[in-house]
Amino acid sequence: MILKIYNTPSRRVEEFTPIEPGVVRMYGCGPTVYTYAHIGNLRAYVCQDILRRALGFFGYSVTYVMNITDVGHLTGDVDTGDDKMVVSAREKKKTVWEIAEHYTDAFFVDVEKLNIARPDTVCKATDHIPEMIALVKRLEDQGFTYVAGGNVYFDISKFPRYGDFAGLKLDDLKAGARIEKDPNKRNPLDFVLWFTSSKFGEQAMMWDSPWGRGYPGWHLECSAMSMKYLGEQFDIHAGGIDHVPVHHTNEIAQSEAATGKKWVNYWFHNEFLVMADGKMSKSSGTFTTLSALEAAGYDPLDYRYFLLGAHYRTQLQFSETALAGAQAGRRGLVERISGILRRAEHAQSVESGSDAGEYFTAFTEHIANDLNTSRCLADLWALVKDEAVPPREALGCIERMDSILGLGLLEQARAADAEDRDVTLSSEVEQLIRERNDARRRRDFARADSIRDELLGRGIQLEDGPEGTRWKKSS
RNA sequence: GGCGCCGUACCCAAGUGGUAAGGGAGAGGUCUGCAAAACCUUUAUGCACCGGUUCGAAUCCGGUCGGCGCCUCCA
Repeated sequence: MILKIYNTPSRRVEEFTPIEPGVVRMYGCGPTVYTYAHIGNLRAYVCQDILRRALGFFGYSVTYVMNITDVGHLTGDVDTGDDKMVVSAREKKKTVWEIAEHYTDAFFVDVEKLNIARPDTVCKATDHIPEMIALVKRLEDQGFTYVAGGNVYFDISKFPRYGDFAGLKLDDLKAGARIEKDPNKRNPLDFVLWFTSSKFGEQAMMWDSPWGRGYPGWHLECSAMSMKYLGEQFDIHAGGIDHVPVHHTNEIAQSEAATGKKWVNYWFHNEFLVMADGKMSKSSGTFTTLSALEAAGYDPLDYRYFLLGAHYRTQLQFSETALAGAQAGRRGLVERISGILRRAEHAQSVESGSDAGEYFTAFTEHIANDLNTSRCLADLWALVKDEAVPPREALGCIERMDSILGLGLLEQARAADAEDRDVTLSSEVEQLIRERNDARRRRDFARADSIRDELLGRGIQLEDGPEGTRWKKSS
């Protein structure tokens, strides 16, 4: 089966074919580390993770590179805004470098909690200034740049394909409609490759360059670093949908102008997570973090499950009730898998019944169809609900499905069992359960209920079933 | 002003021509001393609205209304 993914420039779902057979080189736009990532940002990395896992599932050897934007850029809506990193550092009374490190670490804590497989290479913009300068030099040598007001600009008039990728109609764009025009630009869509004259006063991070002491334009890092680690042509470039008209358009212009070659074959863009009143925004300061979700009693994987319920190219409505629904759903799934685990232990050596094949085939078709994770989840549910499938076979199938979903299903299910077997707690709880069941036999329900209540107060929940009483930690 | 996306049950959401996946919540039931858990059943003759094409439309076309995103750093 061939994996098909939506490719932004063609606006179609296309069969995926890598440049080099069996090998995929993929780059993802990472976070800007001046504050914590919010759950909307995190959606992008979960989507990229699903893509990466799906590629692995289809047998490709994947090299995945992600950048960390640790050079400061504009804070906000107006040209007079300060540098984000500088403002953050001032507020926290730390250096910009400390700020970057702190939020980078925080980002990867979230990444880990969400079961996002860590990229093969994580590269920081500030570690690649020489590569960026070299790229600007290369563009300058070929006449794609001009210097004005101390800054080096990319001249889009020298790159006729500019905007094709995003379907931009250059004449219709109202550049400057929302921000003040930069009087140095020949064309409003020209963009800065290298700043020496900062629009804002204090700029903490500066480097020497052939054009003077300054710092790189934002788009530069992705071109320079992706080409360093993946070559001048590679397979997939991923990022948020907001990047299409500006960031990725500019990256393509400067990369393809420099090399004279097609840069990237497939562009993968995820839609936004939106709140009732619109998207979350880092710069507006009103956003929800993964930690906040945890503080509210959610497992980060509840959020991952929530994301998987929707297609990556549709806006997803976030709300507390929707997340609570995902939490209940994920727990139910883990619960059922625990049950399958128990049945597998007690199963006869010869297993018969229906097989998991049809579910697995459906799952494979759905993931191959532009990563339809919502359908995949439905296939998984159908499998775990079908008791005719021999438990061991079901478990094998669940494991393979979860290699893409990344919900840690088997681990969670086993952990739930392990909790049941927590020895220090266990002997005491088992004793109380025996007492309670004795009381129930004597029809001393007051005593039985008081034991149940006492255990519940200690976070132990009893479940009376046909095979006796089980217990688990309540959550 | 331009570009793009979307509007499916109480909530999240899949489905892009053949008669509405899945999860959550709710309801009823089985079980239970009672609960809880589990399990079973159930919940849109209809997919914002109005026209049109078609044997057939949530799906295609036109229009209306509503929401969101982008054009500014942004996932």
